[in-house]
Amino acid sequence: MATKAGVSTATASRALNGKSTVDPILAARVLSAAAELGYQPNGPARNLRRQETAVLALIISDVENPFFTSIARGVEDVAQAVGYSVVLCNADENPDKERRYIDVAIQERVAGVVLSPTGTATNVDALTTRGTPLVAVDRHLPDASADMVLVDTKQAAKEATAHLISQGYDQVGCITGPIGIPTADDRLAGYKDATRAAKRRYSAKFVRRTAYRADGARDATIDLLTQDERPDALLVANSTMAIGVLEALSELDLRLGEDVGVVAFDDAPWAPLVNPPLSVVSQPAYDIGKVAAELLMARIADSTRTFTTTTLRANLITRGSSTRKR
Amino acid sequence: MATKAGVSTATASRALNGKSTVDPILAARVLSAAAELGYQPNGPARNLRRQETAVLALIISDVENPFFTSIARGVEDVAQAVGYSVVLCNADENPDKERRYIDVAIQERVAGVVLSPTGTATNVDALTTRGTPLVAVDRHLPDASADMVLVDTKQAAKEATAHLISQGYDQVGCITGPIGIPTADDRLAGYKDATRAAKRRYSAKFVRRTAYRADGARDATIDLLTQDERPDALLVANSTMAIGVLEALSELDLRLGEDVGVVAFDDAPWAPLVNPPLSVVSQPAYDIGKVAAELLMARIADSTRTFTTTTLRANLITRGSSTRKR
DNA sequence: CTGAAAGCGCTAACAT
DNA sequence: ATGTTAGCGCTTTCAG
Repeated sequence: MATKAGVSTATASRALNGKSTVDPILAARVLSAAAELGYQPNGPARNLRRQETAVLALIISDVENPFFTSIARGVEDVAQAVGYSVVLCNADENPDKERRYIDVAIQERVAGVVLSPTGTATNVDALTTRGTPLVAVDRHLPDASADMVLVDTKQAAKEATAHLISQGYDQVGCITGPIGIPTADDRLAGYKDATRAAKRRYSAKFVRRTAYRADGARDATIDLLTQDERPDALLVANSTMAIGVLEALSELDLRLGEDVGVVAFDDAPWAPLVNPPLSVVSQPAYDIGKVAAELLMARIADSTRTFTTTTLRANLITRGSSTRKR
Repeated sequence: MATKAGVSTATASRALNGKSTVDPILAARVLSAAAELGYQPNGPARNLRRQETAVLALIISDVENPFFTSIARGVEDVAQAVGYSVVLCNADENPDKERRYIDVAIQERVAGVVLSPTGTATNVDALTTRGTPLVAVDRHLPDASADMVLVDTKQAAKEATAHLISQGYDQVGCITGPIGIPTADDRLAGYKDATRAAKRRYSAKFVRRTAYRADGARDATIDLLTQDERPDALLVANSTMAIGVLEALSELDLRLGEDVGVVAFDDAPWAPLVNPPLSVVSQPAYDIGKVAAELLMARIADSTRTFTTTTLRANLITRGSSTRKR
């Protein structure tokens, strides 16, 4: 291609990269030759030479969860704006896959990674020892040598629970994720706080922990609601689980809102459509992604920044599922 | 690292890649040295040298649509099984972004790409001229020098429409995607076929075309149902649109199933939860991804294969939203 | 402003 | 079986 334009590879490279130190005439010749040949730079070669890439890895714990895909959009929008590409990797709530994708990210020498950790088993040492810029989202990292973007999910759980109690439900229960996943633990803690603050009885009988999946939540709900002493309201830790909870209610012939009040985390697009509409704790997913990407870009530019933790607020949206008609 | 193990880089390389021609003792020494130093191979260098990568690009037109994320899982599962990584790129129904990601895929010299084209503007010449293995999913490519995995969506639309008619709805309408997107066109065509086959009147008055988004579908539905002559049933082209349609129905105080029968494409997880449950055309999304990845792997192994088109069947699932109670 | 040449980290001939 | 060496395609000194 350089030969076609009659210049050296060095000049061609400079022209292609828009360096100002090139004769405009030569530059034009290079550009047209490149276009004509459908030239596409060899990324691996460039990255090898430059020792850096303009791609970000975004490793999320579940592609099928709208909460995480909204984060993805936030990350993408800011990355695109500054000329970075982002590749999504789906860890699928599976520490092994997560591990593998972290390795891939390192091996491909990505410029930085945004990670929503699958849980306690997450090990980011490989990233930190190499100094790969990292931002954790949604779930905090235990050892914490990274920027983090979180949501005040414990507080939100507390408010949601208090709301249910104030609506006249006598015994609120809680369906949350596995032990060790910070969001699952925090939401339970908030639930517990609110229960005690309202002088209601807290008992493990009213909580169920299961994988962040619809089927698990369905079984847990059936189990919870078929015991002798059963709750008449439920705090549900995410929208995937909410699907299972609603299925269970329908199977048990229990009326949503009336027989069992429900508030679920995450304002899924379908939440207003069920009958009655589902009350939710809306998390600022897009903003989480946006802030995370900004933090990452800042750290790529300056690796000596101190680590920050940004905590965003969630927002309780009350709809029909958490009110009893009188 | 090679020096630490006291061997040449060549031997180290061989050991790391599990070549059999290495003294087991040396190999062990290399491996332990690598582990100790936290050695991670340099991907760009390896890829440059090998002139190939073990990563697949999956460019989908909308990460927030469960249909596409299911495809993603299908692709991932088979890729992982044979040691490939897959990076997801979100074209966001935007031809420019799609274009950019195709360029990225080429520049990074990925082993192959699975693409769900955003529409007619899609140009895969860059891929085909370079001989990058490509499989198109969901929407066929006009010029067709690629394997394709499609769904017989026209036939499915026809069956769904016929079902609505057989349930006693007098005038079925159709909400579909933009002109030029094959799935949108095909679903309309199937609707038209069924309407005519049943000797019902077909009129453009009963169809609305809009972006594959909830808000567009909502507006279109309100528009459609507030005109003088209004349909009493709707075929909806995907689940994102279905959300908008259900919103509109609720705003207009029209009862789902009773006042307006609805069948929508894609069996979203929430479809059974609305009241009455939503009848859907279930597409085998996971299998689409699975077959696409298999095809891609086959083509990577043998680039001389002839191009094939696989058409999978969709499945009508009737629930309450398409039946009138008597 | 341009060209020649070195070298990024790795793997595959080739030689031993 | 192991080491030596060349070279993948690019960018970037360093000379001119």
